[in-house]
Amino acid sequence: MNMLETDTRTRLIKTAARLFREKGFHGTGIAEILLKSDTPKGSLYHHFPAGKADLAKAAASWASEGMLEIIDAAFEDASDFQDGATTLCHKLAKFFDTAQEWQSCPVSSALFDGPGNEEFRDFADQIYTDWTDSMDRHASHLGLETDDAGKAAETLLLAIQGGWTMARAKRSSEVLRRIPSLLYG
Amino acid sequence: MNMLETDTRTRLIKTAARLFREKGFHGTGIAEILLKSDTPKGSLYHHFPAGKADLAKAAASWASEGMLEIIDAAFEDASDFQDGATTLCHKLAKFFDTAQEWQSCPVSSALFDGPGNEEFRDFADQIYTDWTDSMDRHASHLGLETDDAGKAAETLLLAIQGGWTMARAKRSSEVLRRIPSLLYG
Amino acid sequence: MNMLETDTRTRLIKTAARLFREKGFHGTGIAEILLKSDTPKGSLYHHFPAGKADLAKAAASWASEGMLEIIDAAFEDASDFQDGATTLCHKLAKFFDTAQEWQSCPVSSALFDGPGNEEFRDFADQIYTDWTDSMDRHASHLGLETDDAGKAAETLLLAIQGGWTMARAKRSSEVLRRIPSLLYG
Amino acid sequence: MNMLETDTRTRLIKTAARLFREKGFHGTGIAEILLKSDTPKGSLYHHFPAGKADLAKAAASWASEGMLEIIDAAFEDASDFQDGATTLCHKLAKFFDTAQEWQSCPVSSALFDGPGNEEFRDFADQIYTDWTDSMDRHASHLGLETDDAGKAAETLLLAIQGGWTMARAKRSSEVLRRIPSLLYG
DNA sequence: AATGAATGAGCTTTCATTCAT
DNA sequence: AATGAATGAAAGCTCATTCAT
Repeated sequence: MNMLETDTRTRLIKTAARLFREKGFHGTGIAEILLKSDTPKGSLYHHFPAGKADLAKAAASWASEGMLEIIDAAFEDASDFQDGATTLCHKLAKFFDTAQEWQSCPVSSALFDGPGNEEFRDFADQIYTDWTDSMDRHASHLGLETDDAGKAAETLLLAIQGGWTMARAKRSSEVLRRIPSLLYG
Repeated sequence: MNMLETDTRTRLIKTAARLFREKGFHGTGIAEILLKSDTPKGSLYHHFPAGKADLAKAAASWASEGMLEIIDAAFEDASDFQDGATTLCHKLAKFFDTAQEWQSCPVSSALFDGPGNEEFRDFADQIYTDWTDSMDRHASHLGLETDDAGKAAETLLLAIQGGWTMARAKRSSEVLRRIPSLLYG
Repeated sequence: MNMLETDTRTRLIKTAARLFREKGFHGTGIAEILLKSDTPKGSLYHHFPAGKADLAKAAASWASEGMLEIIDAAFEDASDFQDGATTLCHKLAKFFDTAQEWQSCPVSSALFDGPGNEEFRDFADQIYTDWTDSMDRHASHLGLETDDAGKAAETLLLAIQGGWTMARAKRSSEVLRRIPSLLYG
Repeated sequence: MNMLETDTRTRLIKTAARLFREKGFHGTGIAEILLKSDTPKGSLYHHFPAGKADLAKAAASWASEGMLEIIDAAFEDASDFQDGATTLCHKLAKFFDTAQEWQSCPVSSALFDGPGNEEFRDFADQIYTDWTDSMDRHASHLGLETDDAGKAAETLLLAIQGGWTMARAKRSSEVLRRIPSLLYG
């Protein structure tokens, strides 16, 4: 894999991830992805032979890696789970405030396309499980019992997902920042 | 307003609401709405001059009225807020299990269109505020202090929204049923 | 024919004539004519059973009567044909400068629809003949010989038609005002 | 630029120019242009990204080049301006008599769209200026003084434009043939 | 006479993808 | 590996007209 290919591929993924977050899978056209990533029309199918579906999964995977890094960074120096969760929510809020970034869940926006697409749902499910597992591990490391750790992780992800939805409607990251006080206050 | 008009209009709204919930605003084509509601092509623009956007708002409004009724029904005979919230989550889970019904938030699926559509966001925001206000009122009636009532309502809605997203990925209503134990357990 | 009917009919004709002048027969939709004349949707076919085609012919006829009056007024007090022609061109230029009025030939804009519509062409031809005949009569009254009168009338109409086309492109009535100096200077 | 591209593009332009001349911009549907040029539906927007408007401008430009050639051919061997003008009018009349060719001004029929489209008007204005300049140059070469040359060119174009309009109504090229005798007789 | 709901053919344009080079 | 031309199905919407009241 040479450097140029990597660049093109990465540019496509990042651009697609951003646009899916903004307008969803069906709301984003391939033409716009190509335009905004400055990629020639015929190149996409070299890197993603199955086309838009492949690209959506790659974009969700790439975004998921970023999310896992953010989770790790948030909990790394945390004194306890609630402290780490608070940091995480504020980090996500900050991303939300950055223009056109993280304004909705990068996974569901790329993968929730039709009711019948089981492959997409499974892919998203696996990613959400990865996120929950990561937060679960951090919870354990920070001293929670196994059962409590699982519950804490699931509750936090639930709130973050709800927060993305509500923040989108209000066009404000406030609700994301309020999550810790709602859950732990 | 004669009976026929109501029928056509209502048929369009209900069909659109269902399809938007299943596949989102952009994932749902007008042709499919017309086909599944057995409405001729030209009729839509008589009842909804601004087309798909008008229809989406009407669908979200109609769904919102249904949600408000479900909320009222859940809290009506509740002994306390947590009891009502538990009933509400189970009702929503049951709707989820019903084929093709309530498989995602009927408001966000219809109204989260593109990033620039402020009108849609405001419309959704107002509906979410109505839901929160309703749950807030029930919380107050059931004995919570003003501040606690507001927080309880906001937390519940956040979890429900997150629950819809997660349930969609897992194609299972389990997460909705688990909300009470996560929040109050 | 009661007063209301006359009003509706006249309103439709005047509005249609204006819109056809601006955007042509095919460029003007019935919906817009009804909207801008504040006429209910179902009324048009009472007054013009054959619909848009009937309305276009009525609009052209009505405009033609106006044109014949303008021609008469221009030549009434003229000292000779060139004097009358000069007045006519300036009158038409003034109409052009009036917002949204006479910015193209009201006959051709309403009646030149497709290549196959012989009825429209004949109708327009008759109107143009009426205009030429009128100018021909004025030329004779003002002292021109029969042959010269006919030529003068035809030349003037040719220049006015060309002037409407050129004035439209330039969005300026200047070319209409320049006709007398071009033809007689 | 390969041969096929040129062919498709050129075929579209020529077909569009012909149809616009016959039925105007709004009277001509894209479907008909594609059908009569034997072009698949999706190809048009590859060559003309802005669609019908782009195609109309290309058609007007192409027709203008043809008109400039006709003008040059008419004046090339002319003994004086009136001689060249006479040849030109007869050439245009002959085109008119050819089935479905030059039956109206190819520029105004393609570009006189709606009242608000300033871009189209400017485009047409520029083309008409090119024509006038060309005839002006020929007039100068054939011995007319600067002022007279400009007037002669403008008058001739005015008459030709009027002639196209009148010939269309009468479905006869006679009026075009009569222009020289009207202007110079 | 007057109304507005109903109608489906038609409009221009965008879609994701394939293919020849 | 990379390109952009080609493709036709489908998109959302407007059209002129008819009809029942």
